[in-house]
Amino acid sequence: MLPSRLSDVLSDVEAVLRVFRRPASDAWVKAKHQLEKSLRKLRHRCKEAGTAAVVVAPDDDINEAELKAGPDQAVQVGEADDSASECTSAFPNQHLTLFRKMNEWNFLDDAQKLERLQQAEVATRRPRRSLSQSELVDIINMPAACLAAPQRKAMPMPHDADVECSSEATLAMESCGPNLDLQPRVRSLLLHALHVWRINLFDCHAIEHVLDVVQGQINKFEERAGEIRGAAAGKAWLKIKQAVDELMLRAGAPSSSTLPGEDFAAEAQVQAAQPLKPHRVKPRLERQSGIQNINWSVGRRCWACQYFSNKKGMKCKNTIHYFPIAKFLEQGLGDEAAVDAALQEAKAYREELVRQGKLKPPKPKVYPDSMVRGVYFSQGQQKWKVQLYHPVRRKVVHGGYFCSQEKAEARARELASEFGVQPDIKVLPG
DNA sequence: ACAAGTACTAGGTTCGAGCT
DNA sequence: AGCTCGAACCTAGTACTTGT
Repeated sequence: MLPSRLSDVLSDVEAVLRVFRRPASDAWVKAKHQLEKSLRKLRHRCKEAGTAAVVVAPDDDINEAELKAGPDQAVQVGEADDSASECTSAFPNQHLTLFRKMNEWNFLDDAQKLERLQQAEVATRRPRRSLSQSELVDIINMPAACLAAPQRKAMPMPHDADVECSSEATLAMESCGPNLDLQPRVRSLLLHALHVWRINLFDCHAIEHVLDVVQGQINKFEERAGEIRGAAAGKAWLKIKQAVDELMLRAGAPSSSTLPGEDFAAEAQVQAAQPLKPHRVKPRLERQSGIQNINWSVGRRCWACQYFSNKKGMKCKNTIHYFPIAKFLEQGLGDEAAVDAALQEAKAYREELVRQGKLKPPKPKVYPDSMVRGVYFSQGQQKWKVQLYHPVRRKVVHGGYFCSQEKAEARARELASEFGVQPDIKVLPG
């Protein structure tokens, strides 16, 4: 879709292959052959895409569009192509579809872009069970196609400096254009759609092309500028990275299982044979308040403060109060700002409950705590204890005692990896 | 009709107690 | 010391009710 840039890249690759003389090992030879194969496929795909594309733009327009959509996307799609095509024969045209979406997006005006985004947002808010895999693939392709690559955080600019948007500009791409709110919404939409994908347990191979592209953007940023959390909108990018990594892990998992581990396949078979409900690996939410009793409600797009009145002799009563972000969005706040504002409301409500004695204040920690799931400090033993819930066996597995917190955390991560769950961080009581 | 609120449930997480 | 168990708590999903 980007002929001038693509031809540059292709000739670079060819030049590298030509000067490739003495392979150091079999691995090098293999890598070379794979690269040549990728190149052939890429050329072929470009021809195919060129004839299939609905919109053909003059070079100038393409260059401008390329700048808007993120300069590296087309290349990354190409890079992703080969690896994906090996294992995703069931989804042969996914890259082509993404190309088309990118192309379409680049020639929309702001109003049309906004309209498309809104349509996709509405679609992802439907009850998740009513969304089919193919519908969600279509939705995910959209933000993936228009997602601008991560940029470095804005730095204070000298007053007399000419403010200009360049590829290495210190300003985030989205803040240059007139549509200030577009990229945050794109990121939010992508994140939400990936979350729905994950909880619906859809086949990750169907979106592997998108995962490749997004991961490529993140990796490129991290190689160039350090951790993604340091990028503009770093929080959002970090969440996207975590979501992509998890889905990639699933896509790479053997057979149809989502959980790696040496004995998992056998256990999964046993599980499948049992009349159990399909197991849901409880994922970390796309947002976390960090405060007990306050959690994010994905479907409702709001914070929920939920508490239990558990008096003796009385039936346990669960009360939930919601703090939707919708009203803050109506006030003109951006997505993230609206989420923060709603969270402040929820916090205030929780404090009121504490005053009324309905909720206890957050427990102060009197002993050391680890941020890694499954790592606890055993007061009795005065050691770090590792125990993690096994999602297949459905019971807690003991991982041993350790004198050092680091060793315990390493063991917890190892166990988590064996179980196929993310060794992600605990929620800090606020 | 739709959104927001309530009630309830299943099951995951944490952590202390107690057994071997 | 290592391990298992179980209580308490928490999270997330869903069905139903109520309000606009």
